[in-house]
Amino acid sequence: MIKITLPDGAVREYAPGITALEIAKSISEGLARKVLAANVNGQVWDATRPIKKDAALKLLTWDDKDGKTTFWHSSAHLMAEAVESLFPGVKFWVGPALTKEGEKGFYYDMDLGGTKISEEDLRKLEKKMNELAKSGSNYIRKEIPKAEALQYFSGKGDEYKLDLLQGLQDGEITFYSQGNFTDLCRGPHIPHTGFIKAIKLTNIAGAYWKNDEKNKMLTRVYGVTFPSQKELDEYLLLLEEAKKRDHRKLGKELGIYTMDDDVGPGLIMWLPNGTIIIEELENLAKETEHAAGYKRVITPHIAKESMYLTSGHLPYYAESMYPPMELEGEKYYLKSMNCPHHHKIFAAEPKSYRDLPYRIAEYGTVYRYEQSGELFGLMRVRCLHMNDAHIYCTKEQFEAEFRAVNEMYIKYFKIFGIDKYVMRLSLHSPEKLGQKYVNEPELWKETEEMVRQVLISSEIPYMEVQDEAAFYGPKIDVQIYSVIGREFTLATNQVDFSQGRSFKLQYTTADNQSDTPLIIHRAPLGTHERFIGFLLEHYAGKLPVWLSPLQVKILPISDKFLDYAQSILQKLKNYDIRAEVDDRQEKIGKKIRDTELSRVPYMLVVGEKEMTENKVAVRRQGRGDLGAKTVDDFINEINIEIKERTAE
RNA sequence: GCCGUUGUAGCUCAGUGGUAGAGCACUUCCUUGGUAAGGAAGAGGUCGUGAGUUCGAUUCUCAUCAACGGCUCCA
Repeated sequence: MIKITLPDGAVREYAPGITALEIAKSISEGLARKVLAANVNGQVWDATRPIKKDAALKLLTWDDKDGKTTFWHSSAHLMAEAVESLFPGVKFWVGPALTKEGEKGFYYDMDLGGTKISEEDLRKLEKKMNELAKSGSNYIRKEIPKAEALQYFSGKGDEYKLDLLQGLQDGEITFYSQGNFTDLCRGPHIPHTGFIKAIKLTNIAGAYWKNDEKNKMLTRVYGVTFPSQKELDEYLLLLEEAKKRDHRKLGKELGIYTMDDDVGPGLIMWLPNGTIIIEELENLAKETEHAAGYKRVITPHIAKESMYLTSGHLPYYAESMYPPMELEGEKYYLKSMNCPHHHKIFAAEPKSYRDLPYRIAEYGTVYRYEQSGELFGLMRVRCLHMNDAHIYCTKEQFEAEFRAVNEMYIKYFKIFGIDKYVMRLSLHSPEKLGQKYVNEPELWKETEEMVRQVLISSEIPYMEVQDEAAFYGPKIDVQIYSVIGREFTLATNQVDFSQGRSFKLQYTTADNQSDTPLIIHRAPLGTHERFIGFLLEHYAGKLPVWLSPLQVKILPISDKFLDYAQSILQKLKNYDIRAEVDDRQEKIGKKIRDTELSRVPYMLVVGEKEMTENKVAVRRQGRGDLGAKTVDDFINEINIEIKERTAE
C-alpha cells in the first residue's frame, strides 16, 4: 500500500498504481466529476496517471489556476483535432494555455501551408470542436522512446515536432492522444473532452516561429473555453465592459485627444479637454519637483548628429529615431531622449561637489520612430512628452537620491490611487554586452547590486527581469496593464554609469580632484500620453475633480433661472473652478442625464427654491442628489477637494 | 516591419452594380418643465485615397493610407 497525503494533512492508504481520479471517487463522486488534474508532489499530473509511490496529492478543479491551465491546454489539443479534420496536412508547433495575468484561454501555432483561414472557418472549427467535445474522448498519455517519436514525425514530414524533439531526452518523451489526434506533448491533460462545454475561438493572428522575426510566420488561432456556457457568456460580457473603459474610446468620448491621417500615425493632438489634464499633471510635477530640489530647464527638439554619437544613441538606437534632416551640411535628429541635452546643461558651467546633487527637470518632447504595427492609442505613440529629470550625483549620494526618486513614485501613486503595479528591476544580459548594452561588465554588476540594495532596504516588493535594462544602465520599471491586458512601463527610474563619461561630465571634488558624476534618469509620471491613457482606464473616465476638464455644470431648471446660473458661474470662475451653464431649452431630467453621461463630477441644479435661498442643489456624478448648500459652502468644499487632489 | 480584419454623416451602425439610410448629436420653432431621454421641422456624406473592370462603381479587382487584433519590437 502507498500513503497519500491530502492538503488537509489527512493520510489515506491505497494500492500502488491508483490514480488521482480514483482517489477522488473514493472521497466523493461529486468531487470526482470535477477533477481536471492533480498536483502530485508539487508537479501537475493527469488525474488518470497511476501513482506508484507515497505522495502528497492535491486534486485540481476549475477553481485552481493549474486546473484552468490544464483545461485550456487540453482545449488547444481539441482545437488542433478540429483543425486537422478540416485542414488535412496541417503541421502544428505549440499550443499552450495563456498564463499571463488576467489572460484566459489558449492558442495553437500552426503551419497551414499557404491555406488562409478566415473568421468563417473559426465558426466551423467551433462547431467541429463542440462535436468532438460531446464525444467525450479520453486524453491518453503514452511514453514513447525517442527513436520511435523521431520516426513517427519524420514519417509525417513534420519539421516542427522534429525540432521540438531535438531538445528532448530519451525517456522524457510523451504523446497524448484524444479521438483521432495525437500530439507530442508534455501534458498534463484533463481526463476527457466532455469537460469542455463552451467554446469560442477569438481570433486569428500571425506569429513568428520561435518568436523570431527572421523565421517563418505561422498561423496562430486564439480561443477560450469554459466548463459551462454561463461562464463563457460572463467572460464575453466582461470583455465588452472592458472595451467601454478603453482609453481610446474614452479619449474620443471625453474630447481628450485626436489623431489625423494628414498629421501622421502615432502623433497625438491634445484637444482642449486633454490639455487641461496635461496642465494639471504638470502643475503637480512642478510642485513636487520644486519641493524635492529640482530645477526646471527647457531644451530644443532637435540636435546634431555629433551629440547622438557621443551619447551612444546612434550606435545603439538609430533604428528607433526618425531619420535625420540635413541643413548646412550637418545632420540633425529629432531627439528620442532628453538626456543628452540635459548633460549639455550640466556641462554648461563648471561644477563642484557643492553643486551636487544637481537635479534638472523638463517635460521634454521626444520623438521615437516606433514600428507602425506597434502604435496603440495613447499608450504607444511617436511623439511623447516625458516627465523627465536627470540627477547628477556622487557615488556616495547615489543611494539617497535613488531612494528619494522611489519615494516620489509612491507619493504620486497614492495621489492617483494606483495600487496594482509591479516594480521591476530590469537587468542587462551579459551576452548582449557591446550590442544592446554598453560594454562595461564590472560597472553593470556593481550598479545592479546598488539598485537591488535600495529596493531591499526600502522593503519595496519587486521582481527581477533579465535583458530589460537601458543601454546605459539598470533600471526600475513600474509595469501596468491596459484594460485589454497589454503590459506597459508606466514609470521608470534608471541608473546611468555610462553617459557621464561619454559626455566627459566632471565636477571638482572636495580634495580638488576631478570626478564623473553618476546620473539618474527618472520619469515617475512616465509620459503624458501613456499616463493619461492609463488614468482614463484607471478611473473609467471618471476623473477626480482636480483633473476633470469640466468640474461643475450648472443646470437651471428653466430659462427663468439663467441669470442666477450665470451669477454662480461667475463666482466659480473667480476661484478658477472650471464650470459651464447648461443653457439649452431642455428639461432638467435631460440635462442631468447628459451631464451624468459626460462624467462631469458636480452638477448644480438651480431653480426657484435655490434662487430665493441663494443656494445650489448639489448633485455628484454617479451618486445622485446631495442636497442644497449655499454657494459659498459649495465653493469651499470643492476648493478643498481640488487643492488636496482628492483621489475620487 | 510581419500575419489577419476593417474603413459609409460629428458618434454608433445598416445598406446597394444605377451617385445613400437609421438612432444619437447639431440648427430652428413649440414647450418653461424639479433630479438619468418633452414634441416638431431642418441641415449634414464625391461611401478612406488612387487606379482598373463596366454603359455605369460606394458596391467587383488591384494598389495605397490609416485604424483594429496578434507577432516582433519597446532607450
